[in-house]
Amino acid sequence: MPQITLPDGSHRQFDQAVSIMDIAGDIGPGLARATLAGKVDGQLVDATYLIETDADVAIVTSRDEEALELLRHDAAHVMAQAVQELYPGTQVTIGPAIEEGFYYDFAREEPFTPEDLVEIEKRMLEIVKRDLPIEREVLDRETARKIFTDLGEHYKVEIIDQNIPEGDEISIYRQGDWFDICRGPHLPSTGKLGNGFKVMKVAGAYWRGDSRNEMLQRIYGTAWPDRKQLKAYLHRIEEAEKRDHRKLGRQLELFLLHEEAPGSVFWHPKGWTLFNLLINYMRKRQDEAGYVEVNTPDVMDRSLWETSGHWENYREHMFSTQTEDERVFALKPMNCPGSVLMFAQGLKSYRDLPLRMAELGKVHRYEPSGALHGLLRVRHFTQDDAHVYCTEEQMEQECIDVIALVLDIYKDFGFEDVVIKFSDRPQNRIGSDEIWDRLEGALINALDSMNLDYKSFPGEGAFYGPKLEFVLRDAIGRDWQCGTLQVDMNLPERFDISYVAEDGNRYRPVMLHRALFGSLERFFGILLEHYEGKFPLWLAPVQAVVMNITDKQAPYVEKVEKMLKNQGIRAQSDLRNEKVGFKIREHTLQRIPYMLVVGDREVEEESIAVRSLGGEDLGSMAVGQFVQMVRQ
RNA sequence: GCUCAUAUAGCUCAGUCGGUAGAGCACUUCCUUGGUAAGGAAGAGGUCAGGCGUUCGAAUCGCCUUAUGAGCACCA
Repeated sequence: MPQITLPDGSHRQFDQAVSIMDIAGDIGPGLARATLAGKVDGQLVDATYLIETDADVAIVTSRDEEALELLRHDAAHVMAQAVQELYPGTQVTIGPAIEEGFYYDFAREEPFTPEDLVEIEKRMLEIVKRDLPIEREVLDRETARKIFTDLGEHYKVEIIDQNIPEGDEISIYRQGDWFDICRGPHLPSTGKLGNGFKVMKVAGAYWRGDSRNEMLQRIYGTAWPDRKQLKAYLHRIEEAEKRDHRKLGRQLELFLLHEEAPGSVFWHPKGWTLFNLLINYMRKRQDEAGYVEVNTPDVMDRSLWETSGHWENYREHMFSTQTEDERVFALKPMNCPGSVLMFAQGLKSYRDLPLRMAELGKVHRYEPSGALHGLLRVRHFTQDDAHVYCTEEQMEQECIDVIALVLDIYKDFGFEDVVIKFSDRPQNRIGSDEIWDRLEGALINALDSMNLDYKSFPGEGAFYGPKLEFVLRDAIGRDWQCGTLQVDMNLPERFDISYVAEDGNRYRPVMLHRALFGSLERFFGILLEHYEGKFPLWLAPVQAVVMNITDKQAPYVEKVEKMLKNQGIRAQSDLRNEKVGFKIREHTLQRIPYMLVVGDREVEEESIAVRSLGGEDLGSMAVGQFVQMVRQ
């Protein structure tokens, strides 16, 4: 005789086992119609789920967060059914709900074409219209194996054999003639999916996410509770694409990407101005934080990379070069070995520690061609790198300082919530487990003492040490690692560096690798999308454009431009034979923060008429007054 | 690197059935001297990514290479 407790604390007594749907019906027929699933003691279940003992129950309707995930999972099933109806012989594999949608991976010889996707979507709508009840069935392992073997669904058989632990029940969900192995839960019927979905694109994906396996065809879709929300989502994507840094980079004449140098950046004057502003900013912050700056060679002998372990562990990503005399050099993929050589020169005392050595080094990595992506993934990039040499006792505090610094710096650019990832020892690594224990502990302790949340990524650390990564998100929701902090006792050992302690003995220092922007190229790209090209005044490559109305004012405009430049303002003049409206439009599209218009009146009054990028008329003012305003 | 797609003027893009290349913007020149998001006219601009093939004939069809895009794998 189950007693049901609802979320508002009220109780309902039933004299026999009841389903979620029964309970909803008991509360009201409207609710019953809206019921999609339920939650029993916090566990998401089907609407038909039978409750036999006392439980806390919540009815899930389309208003609940959880419903969206069910909806998307259903959409994946409906899509798989559509595909198998349209293209017999296609095998199904897995099809989960994901952020903003769903996908399903199929095994089929022939590739799906864009036209196929249209057909699939049509068939899905038809299946929704059929409003097939979605029913759960439990099978024993042998029956399940036989059914899927007979159907020729070899991937499903593999899932039964390898993914479902012996003893677990195997459930299938049936909608009409079609069914799939699935843990569930699902919506009551295909009709509940509605029409707020869209088949988006097809792409390859490896079976089990392993590049050694065969490639399947993954069809992505998006699904929402209704048509309106679908449209809103599609609109959001369109808007995000307008912010694409590759597009803005061309429009705003910031940089050039060229076929002759894949994965490499040509910086136009405006882009390079901004790039250098970022460097200036970083130099100032580092100087205040007690860093010194050095510079190391780009090309170094192979033996150095053998000592560091890169030759063995990182070779496939390295550009190497052979000279006439057959000596092999490598372009540095990282700055650390060069830094260690500098530390190793001369005797270091404990008094020198912590030694924070920064370097704006350009590193070269042969990235897989398919990974290249605008400024966000390139083969040659500038790191705001630093290596902190310290004692083991100092290590944790240094980590804390770095984390505090990086988060503070991101705030200056408006990045308030930053995801921190923690990656520990990878398979391919150097150094003993005992050392790795201490290094991983230091990072975790630093985070804990700062009360910072982080996500763990087991086995994803660098080959020489565990790392923290600071992740920012781009315009269309892709995450990009920017800053990083790695602790390392291995390179110091490989290069046998030491310092002299108070007791006169030599000890090995710990080394921290850290980058705050990470890659300046990537950070640039993310900023470009983040600000949609409307950089804050202090970063804008051109801060003000002075423009004349007729040729008569040209000499005065040039004078104003000169005055502004003398005051350290990045100003340009536009003396072209165009109407002022045309010039305003053009410089607005170029995201110039201030447009300064000069006509006869301004020449007369020795002033400028100031217009902001937002279209606001700030009135006429003297040049000095404008400079004052800009400086605030 | 893998799968699929794409590559035409500086940019954004048309180009039908295989018959020898087009628009808008930008650019140059001229006219216009106009007060806050596009004034007008004329002109120039192309090895249709590169290569090989099919064909009387290829931007168009096929194959290869390169680059780019989406995703996967890899990674700052």
